[in-house]
Amino acid sequence: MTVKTRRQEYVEATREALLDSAARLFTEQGFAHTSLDEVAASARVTKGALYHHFSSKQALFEHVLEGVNERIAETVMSAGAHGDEPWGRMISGLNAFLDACLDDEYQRICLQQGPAVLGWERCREVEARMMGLLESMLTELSGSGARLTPSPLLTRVLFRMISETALAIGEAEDKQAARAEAGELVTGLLSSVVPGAPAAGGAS
Amino acid sequence: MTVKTRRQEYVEATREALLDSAARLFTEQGFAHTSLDEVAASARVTKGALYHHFSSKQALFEHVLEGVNERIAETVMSAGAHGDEPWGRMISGLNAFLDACLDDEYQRICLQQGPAVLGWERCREVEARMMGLLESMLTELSGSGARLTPSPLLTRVLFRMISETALAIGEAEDKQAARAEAGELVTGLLSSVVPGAPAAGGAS
DNA sequence: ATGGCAACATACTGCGAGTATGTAATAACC
DNA sequence: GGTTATTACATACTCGCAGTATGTTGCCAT
Repeated sequence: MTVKTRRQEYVEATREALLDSAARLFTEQGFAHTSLDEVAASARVTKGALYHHFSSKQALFEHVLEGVNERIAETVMSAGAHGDEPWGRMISGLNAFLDACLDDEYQRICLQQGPAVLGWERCREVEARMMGLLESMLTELSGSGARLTPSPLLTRVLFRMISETALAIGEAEDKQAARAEAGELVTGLLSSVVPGAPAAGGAS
Repeated sequence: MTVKTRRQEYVEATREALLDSAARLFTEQGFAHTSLDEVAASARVTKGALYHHFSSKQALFEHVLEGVNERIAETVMSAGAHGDEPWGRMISGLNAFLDACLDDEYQRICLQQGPAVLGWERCREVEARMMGLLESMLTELSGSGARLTPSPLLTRVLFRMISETALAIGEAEDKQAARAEAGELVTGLLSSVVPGAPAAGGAS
C-alpha cells in the first residue's frame, strides 16, 4: 500500500469529524431530534459532504453505532482474555462490560436508540462479536457440567439480561450503587445457571 | 351515570376506529413509515379528527400500545390466577405470555416499536401491571427459600429475559418450535433461580 | 493541456407532522 | 324556543427536514 497523500488524510478527517459530531448529537438529543444540517454544521461542512460520505441518516447512525460498539467490544474482549480459569475470565469480562455501561454514548446509542432505529435484528448483527465472546465463555464453562445446555437462544437471552442491567445502571441516580447491585445479581444468576462458581460472590 | 346518547356513541366509535386503524398500520408498516393522513383515511376521517382525539402522533401510539398491552395482560393475569400451588400458576402465566407473543400486534407494537418510540422508561410504566404480577409470583415462590432474594432489579431483568424469548419466537421461521424451545429454556432458568420446582420440566 | 473524477457546496423538491381556521350539528341556558 | 356556547369534526396552510439535482473546484492520469 502506497503512502497516504495529504488529500486522503483530509477526506478521512472530514469523515471522522462527521462521525464524531453525529455521535455527540445522537447521544445528546437522540436520533429523531437531530437534523443532518445540525450534524454537518457541527462538523463545519454542509449536508452535501455528509451525503457524499453516507447514503442516508440511518446509514450514518449505523456507522456511528458500529464505532461505539467496536470501542466497547475491544475493552471487554481484552478484559475477558486474561486470567487462567474460565470463571475468572467470565467475571472480568462481565465487570468490564458493566463498567462500559457507564459510558453515555454506549448507553444511548447502542442500548437505547440502536434497536429503535435499526431494528433488533440488525442490532444483534452488530452485537455479534460480544455475543460470540459470551457464547464461547458459556460453552467453556459448561464443560464442567452445566445446569442448562448452551444454545444460541440461551446466549441471546443472557446477553439481553446483562444489557438490561446495563440500562438499569444508566437510568439510576446513584450509578455506582446500581453498578454494584447489578454485578452481584448477574454473577448470582450466572452461577445459578452454570455451576462451578463461587456460590454467591461479589467481584469488584 | 346517565344513558349514553347516540352522538356519544358515534364519537366513541370514531375514536376506536382511529385506534384500530393505527394499530393495524403501526403493526404492518411501523411507526416511522405510517403517516397520520394514512391512519385518518383508513378510519374514513381526516387528520383534523385525529388531532381532535389525540394530541400528537406519539400520543396516538401510546394509546394504541396501552390497549394492546391491556388485552394481553388480561389474558396472562387470568391464566396466572388459577391453580393452587404457586409454581403451577407461574407456569400457566408464563405459557400464556409466551403464547401471546405469537400475536403480531403485541410483537411489533409492544416489544419492538414501543421502547423505540416511547423510550424504555415510559414503556416500563405501561408494563407495570405485568411486572407486578411477575414480582408477586416471585416473592411468593421465594417464600419456600430462593437462591436469589427478590428485588425490583431481579424482576425487571427476568421480565426482559422473557420478553427477549418472546422476540425470538416472533422472529423465528418455525414459531411453534421456537415457542417450545423458549418454554423449556425459561422454565429451566426460573427453576435455577427459584427452587422447589420440577428440576427441568417442559410444560405445555 | 485537458478530460475526468473525487470531494465537496448550493439550491431545490416533496413529504408529513403539526396548526389555524372554518362549519355544521348538538347541547346548555334563560 | 330562540340564542349562544361547545363539540366534533373538515379544510387549508406552515414549516422543518430528509433526500436529490446540480454546480464548482482542485487533483491526478494520460
